[in-house]
Amino acid sequence: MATPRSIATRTRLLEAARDVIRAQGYAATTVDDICAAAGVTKGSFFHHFPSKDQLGLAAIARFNETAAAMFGAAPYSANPDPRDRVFGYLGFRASLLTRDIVQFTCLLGTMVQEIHVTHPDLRAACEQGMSEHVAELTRDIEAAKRLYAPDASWSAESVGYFMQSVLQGAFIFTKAKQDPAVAVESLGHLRRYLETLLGRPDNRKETGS
Amino acid sequence: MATPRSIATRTRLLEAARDVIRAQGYAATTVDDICAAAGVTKGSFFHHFPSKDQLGLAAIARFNETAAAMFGAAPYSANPDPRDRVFGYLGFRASLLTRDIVQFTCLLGTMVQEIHVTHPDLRAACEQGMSEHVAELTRDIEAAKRLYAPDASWSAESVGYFMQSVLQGAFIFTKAKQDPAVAVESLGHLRRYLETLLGRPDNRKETGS
DNA sequence: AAATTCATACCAACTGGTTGGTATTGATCG
DNA sequence: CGATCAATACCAACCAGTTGGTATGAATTT
Repeated sequence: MATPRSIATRTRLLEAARDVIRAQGYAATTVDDICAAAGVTKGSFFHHFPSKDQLGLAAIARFNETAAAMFGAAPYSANPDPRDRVFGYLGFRASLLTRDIVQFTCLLGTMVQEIHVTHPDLRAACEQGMSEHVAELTRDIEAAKRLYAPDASWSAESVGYFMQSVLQGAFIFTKAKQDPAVAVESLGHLRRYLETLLGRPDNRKETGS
Repeated sequence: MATPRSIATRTRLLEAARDVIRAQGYAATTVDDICAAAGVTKGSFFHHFPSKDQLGLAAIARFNETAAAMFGAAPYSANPDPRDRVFGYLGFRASLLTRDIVQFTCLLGTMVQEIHVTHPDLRAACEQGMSEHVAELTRDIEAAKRLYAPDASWSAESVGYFMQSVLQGAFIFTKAKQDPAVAVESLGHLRRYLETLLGRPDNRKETGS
């Protein structure tokens, strides 16, 4: 079941799915598209996955894993101060924006818009993946809050979702304008807001504006 | 060419397109789907629109018009103070979140994700519509800035895009979680950030947190 | 170690059903 | 009547998924 060639083919299919779906969306992506991008025949596709939807599910799972590994391995996440990690996360995401548009975009955010009504299982997988990423982020926000804004009324989790909303919205505008400039500025505003919540990491405090 | 019945059919097709596409996405929506939702036959469809893409274009245009009319008619926009209009806009958008999910969602934001690579003309229409809405908003932000934060370094336009990014991202999470709760909280954070930029409308100033 | 077995991995061709779009005929209205 | 509008029937292209069969390679037997 697990020859090296076999898992390589499977991986190629999952990566092709990730890229093609991020560019075209889920419904517009045909199985043949994915096969062509992966350099694999259709028969082979259905040997590895029982259906297009099951491949979608697997692609979501894989995307979550590689994303988690990527953020976990990023230099910022080794920072001892949780607030530094939160702002480091922002900086890291900003640095990704220099890549090709399709490369830094979120597969789950792209998919969930078109499948949330029609594909309940895919929707649930997207929700779970996104919420898990927010939860990861929330841990740092919570720790930073305890240190730098223990009495604030906002919840760490709502801030985590707010950060992700800004990012997802920024992706939409990047696609619409074919230019990440707006996303960069939005991340700047987000950083400024987080500074009003947690204070500035570089030991100087300022008022909001 | 413009009998009352004819324009009624056309309108029904455009509204059906708006609703079905917001629920299923553009690619997954078939011409038959739209015809069924509009209670119109396929022959009639292609009498009114030469192609599915042309209908998409017309649906985008109509969505922009009705949205502009809706916001223009909302009570907040009659407010004399531009800052009140900005916060009034936020309140109005928050009030919309009590509707059915598909009803308050943005057609352009939904479409642009899946068509930005494959349909340049639709993408351009989405970009133009979204940017026009931001421009409308930016006028109020700019006026408010001149009154309440004349020396601030941020640009009104970047704040306008930031606000829309938060909204678009909030829509994504609402669809993923099938619950607007996260969107409501994100609008709360957005309001708090705008208060740090423009000051509070209700004549009391506070620091950020 | 050669031959046989067997399960996995892969492939090209095909199928039933769907899709965007068309051609033609019938209804409606000024 | 003449022109616009709508309905039915239809088509070629395309889609997800199937079929029947071929490599491959590792174990098992002889």
